[in-house]
Amino acid sequence: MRAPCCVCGNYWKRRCEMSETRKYDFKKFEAKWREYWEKSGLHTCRDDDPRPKYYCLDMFPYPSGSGLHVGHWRGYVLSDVWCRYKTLRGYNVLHPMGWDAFGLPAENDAIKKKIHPRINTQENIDNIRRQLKEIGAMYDWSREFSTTDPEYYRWTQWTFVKMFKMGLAYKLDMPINWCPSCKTGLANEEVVGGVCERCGNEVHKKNLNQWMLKITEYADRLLYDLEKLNWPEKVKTMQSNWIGRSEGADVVFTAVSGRDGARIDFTVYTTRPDTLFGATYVVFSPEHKMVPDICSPEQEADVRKYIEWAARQTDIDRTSTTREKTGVFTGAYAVNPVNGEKVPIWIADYVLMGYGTGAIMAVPAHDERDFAFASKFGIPIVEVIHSDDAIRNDDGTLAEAYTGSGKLINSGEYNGLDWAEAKQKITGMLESRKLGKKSVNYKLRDWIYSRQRYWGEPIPIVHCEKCGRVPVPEDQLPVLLPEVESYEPTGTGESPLAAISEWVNTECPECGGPARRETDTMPQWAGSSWYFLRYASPRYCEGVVDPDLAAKYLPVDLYVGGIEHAILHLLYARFFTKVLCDLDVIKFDEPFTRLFNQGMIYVIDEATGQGEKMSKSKGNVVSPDALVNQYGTDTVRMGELFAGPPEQDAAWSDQSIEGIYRFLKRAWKWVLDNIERAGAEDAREILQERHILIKNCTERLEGFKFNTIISAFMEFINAVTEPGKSDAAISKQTIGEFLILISPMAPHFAEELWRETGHRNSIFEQEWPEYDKTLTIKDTIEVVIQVNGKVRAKCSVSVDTPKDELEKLGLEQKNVKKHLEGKDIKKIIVVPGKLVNIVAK
RNA sequence: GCCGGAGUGGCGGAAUUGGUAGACGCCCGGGACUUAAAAUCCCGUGAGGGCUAUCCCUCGUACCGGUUCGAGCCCGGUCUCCGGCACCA
Repeated sequence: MRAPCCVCGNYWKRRCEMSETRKYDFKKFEAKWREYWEKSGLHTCRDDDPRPKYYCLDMFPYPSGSGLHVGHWRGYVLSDVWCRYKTLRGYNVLHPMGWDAFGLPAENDAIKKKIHPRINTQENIDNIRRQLKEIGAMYDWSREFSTTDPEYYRWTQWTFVKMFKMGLAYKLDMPINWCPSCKTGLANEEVVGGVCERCGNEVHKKNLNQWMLKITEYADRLLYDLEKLNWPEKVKTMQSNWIGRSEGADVVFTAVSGRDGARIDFTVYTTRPDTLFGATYVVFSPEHKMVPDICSPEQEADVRKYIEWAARQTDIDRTSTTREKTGVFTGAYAVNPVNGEKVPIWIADYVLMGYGTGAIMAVPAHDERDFAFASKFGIPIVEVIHSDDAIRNDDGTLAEAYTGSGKLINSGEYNGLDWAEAKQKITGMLESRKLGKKSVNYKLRDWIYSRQRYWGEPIPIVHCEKCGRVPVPEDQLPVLLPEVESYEPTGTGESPLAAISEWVNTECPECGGPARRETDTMPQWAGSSWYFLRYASPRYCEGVVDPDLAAKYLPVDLYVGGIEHAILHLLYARFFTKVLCDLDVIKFDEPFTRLFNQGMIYVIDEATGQGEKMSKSKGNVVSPDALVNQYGTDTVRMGELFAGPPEQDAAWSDQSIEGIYRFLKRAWKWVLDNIERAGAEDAREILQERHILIKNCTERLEGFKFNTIISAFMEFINAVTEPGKSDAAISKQTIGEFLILISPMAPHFAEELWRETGHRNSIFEQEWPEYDKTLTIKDTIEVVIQVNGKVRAKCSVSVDTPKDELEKLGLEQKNVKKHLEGKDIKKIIVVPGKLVNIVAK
């Protein structure tokens, strides 16, 4: 049987130059080196290491049942390349991994499989850990933990107790977002377009007694501290919009009750105090507490009907901007404080109870929503800001609301003022007359922290009839999540924990009397809001984090993860960090100095040609397992990097992987072909290629241009194997440095060849090579000769050819002369080392 | 509607930030090796054109215009796609 050599492709009868043992057989060494790195402690970050630290963190996964696909690999490969590079640059790199294992996804998966969440979660963790190890990433597994570990959630609970004591955690009856499918309340951030972020079902309002965290108290700090972060602008903008700070004024109006004529003051919030004279009606939110008190007997039935109807609306209906406005008149009037005018009070669901004061002054001339409402219900529209830019009907009335700048009209003593000035003046006047004041509002709401589910951290509070809400003493934490028979959600608004009477009934820590435990659990985001701190001292028993080690490792230097956490997780983590900073647990108030969002990997649907997200239900998931088996980890790693700019989405391509695999085989052969003959010196052109490679590789790594790094290596191998250069003298240093440079991307490949070429210790204990800039410049370069900006000739010249010589050379070119015929030379522009442009007319 | 981002060959994408557009890879075509295929290696590959075809010309970075000796890159306008927010007063 004749068979071709796998490496060189020649038949054995032709005396293959490479033996069977020298082919690129990744299966022989990839697993071996992974085991070696782990066992020799190469990935373990030691606290006594004197090198400067570098903390690189991946957003830790929640252990889903479906495991990792090639899309998940992307971020992990990227961060690992960076960590290995930083290691070679002389840093003590902290690169930990753990599990975000509490919460809805883990629990829903467990319920579906009918396996207890604790057991199911553990199985999923084991599977994902195995998959993660296949990536060959240098995780320090000695620091691994799960948010479900009692020793971990002890401190999640401790933080809650501290927040309770600071007044940041409070309980409130309020209508909240309720997911009927997940059978739990949700935070505002978890409702996307009116549906549950997790399961996609429509969310309803439900009145529940909820634990809340006062994140709004930190709104300004969360907003202004964004400035100091090296984060993608997009994420900063998203957070800033979510916080939604606006400046305006609170204005006190007086309501005249339609029932008994009683005068009751109320406050509206407006960002446009300059339009106060244009307020032609007032709107209360249907949930506003004053509505029953002011409603006239004639309108009472209509009002009640409307309130009931509004309560039944889902968030989707209610927040739809395209829906026609609805509302009813209350029969009451309000007195405008600036001109004493009486305007009708309506209720309408376009005014939200949760923002501002739940009541507005409506200025239809200068607000689109008010304009639509007033037009529908025939309410007068009074223009108070004049501008020629306003869009008008033929009769001069406004055709739509005018929201731009202008001068005041119909505004008494303020007529003629510019709107910006009027804002100041009118606010000042209101303040001096105690009818209003400057005011700031946020779209950000307090964080609904209660979940009516089993699989979460129990909220460490005890309800005592005598003492009220009492936090569990810090030395009695953690409050362990009890074992239960039935962990399915009840749907009643109470968590399954409420059914366990021996757990619920306890003693009051203060008076010792009978008391009941809080049965709500914390949301999924609780554990992930501070886990990055824990990695600095994962086994620390005295607190959240050992202060010395916190000072050593924190904050996180680079945080890598998907854009999907732009608001939720990143905002919560920043909030927790600021609270813990205020508690003096840590000395910094921003957790992640630099953030990198890797793009998604999608697949092209063969039928439609469209890119689609990988998902189990579509059956289009590309599993790395088969690819690793066929091509090896290093090929898949480089394939992930080569797919495109790391911050952009990219289509997965098996064919592209083939190209990488070919490259690694060529590079493998090049190293083995040359190592025997390699000496102490390089030929000039080889030395040049080496320095160009170091320069390109270093610059592109620093710039996170991972896709073009792979190109740099391909160009290098193409150059050194081209006919003229393949026999040129080459040094052992060039081969060694090539391996060091490629090691962050292809660690197994590099380590194997490093040892194969006679080195004793690991390649990851080496130093990153430096380049000499002068050696990256080639001796002869091609200079372009242009006539009027068009390329007419190319000349190969020495790199230091002076200007005038280049000019002369350019004019001598045959093709240049042809194009200059009959023309006068006006100007000649010479860019040394680049081009000559002859301007002629 | 508002706020971002992006439009470059058959495809993924390069381009030192104003200086040779299409690096590198994929696909495809041709060749070498082979009885043959696979693998491997070599050559070609933006479109169109030219009678002195290893040479040369025209067009070409979504579209229209501008600045400049020179524009994928800067400026003004238009279109398309993608993401986020969306009755927040």
